[in-house]
Amino acid sequence: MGLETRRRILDATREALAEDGLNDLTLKAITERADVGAGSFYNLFDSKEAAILEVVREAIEGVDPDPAGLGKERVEDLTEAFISFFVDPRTALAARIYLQLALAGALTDATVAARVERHHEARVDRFAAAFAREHEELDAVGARRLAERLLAALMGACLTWVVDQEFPLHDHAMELLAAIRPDGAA
Amino acid sequence: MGLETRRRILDATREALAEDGLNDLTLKAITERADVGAGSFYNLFDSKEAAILEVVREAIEGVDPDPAGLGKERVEDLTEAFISFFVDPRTALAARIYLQLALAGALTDATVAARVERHHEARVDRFAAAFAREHEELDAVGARRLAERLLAALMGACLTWVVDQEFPLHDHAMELLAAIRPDGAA
DNA sequence: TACACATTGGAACGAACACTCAAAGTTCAC
DNA sequence: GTGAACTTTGAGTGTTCGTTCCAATGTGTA
Repeated sequence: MGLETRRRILDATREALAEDGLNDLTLKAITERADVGAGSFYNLFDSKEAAILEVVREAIEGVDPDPAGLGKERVEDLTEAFISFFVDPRTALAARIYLQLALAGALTDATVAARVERHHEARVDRFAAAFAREHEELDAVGARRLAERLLAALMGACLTWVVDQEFPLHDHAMELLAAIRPDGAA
Repeated sequence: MGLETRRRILDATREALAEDGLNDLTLKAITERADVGAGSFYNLFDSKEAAILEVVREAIEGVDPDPAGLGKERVEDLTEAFISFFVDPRTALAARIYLQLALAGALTDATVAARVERHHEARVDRFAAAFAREHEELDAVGARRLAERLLAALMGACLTWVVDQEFPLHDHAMELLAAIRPDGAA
């Protein structure tokens, strides 16, 4: 039952991560929660870190607001989706872990770093395409610049919210979007 | 010579922190660099963590772009100063460590958390005052909202830059500022 | 010089923890 | 039913590292 065990371990890792945080997470906490021995763990994962990265990977993977509806999404929808990656309990953890890893410079794992990079690029593309659709006067370069700027700013708003949950994230995000749009202040 | 030793240890901690990062920092790295024994270290500090927090405290303390010129600074100057907190080699480390601690939820140390909070509040006040000065139509509440929005967005831009140093931080920051100003898109 | 006291270095300690391995259990094709 | 392949177990291993202890050394005082 390798697959089921693997699933149990990943779920346990996610839960233990939420409970203990990245730094205090022990293998024991994972294996006890998953009800497996350490050996089983190492039969399925190369290391503790590998399991953590897999959890983050799954969470990032799972964030795709509308995989089928490409080409019809609005910037506003994408903005909502980005915010919810931080706010939604199902992914909030991964968002935080991802930020921690990135800040610690721990994204030395080439495959994960590449995946994160790829995701980020895809996100910028998607925002840029939506901007271009909504503002005919924008050329491709201009739309990309706007997308990058908005994403960076959104990231900051989310980070601010992570640290201080009284920060009115949604309002600020929407007004940020309004300010950054070419037609600017309404 | 407790004072001098203390100074050497704090400097060593800062340097070792820059070299090894928060997670891989060992006491050995600190004491060897400071050229003291472990006993001396524990004679002056309660724990490794205490020394780290003291380093962060000092760095945050040292960031005050223009303490004397209150009331004359422009939003643009403040924006530059904020960016340089992340970019300037003397403070970049503390910026990163602070973010890591905040994300890890490790700001449980009440005095450091309070200090960080206080600094943040002061920063918002200062940005808000500058906004109010430059835009007469803004009331106090509106100026504060703008200040909060700009700071959160700047934080994100800086974070993006920390992770990917090819990000044109300065340009984006300035255009963010332009976009967020009440008179909006020029 | 003599005595009290503070500071120092670094060996030793002990706890934490990721990871290994040999043996026991399980599955399943034939 | 048999055996080969796979899975699981958990005590054991080796290492790392923060912290403590204390003998030796330095400093101030009378």
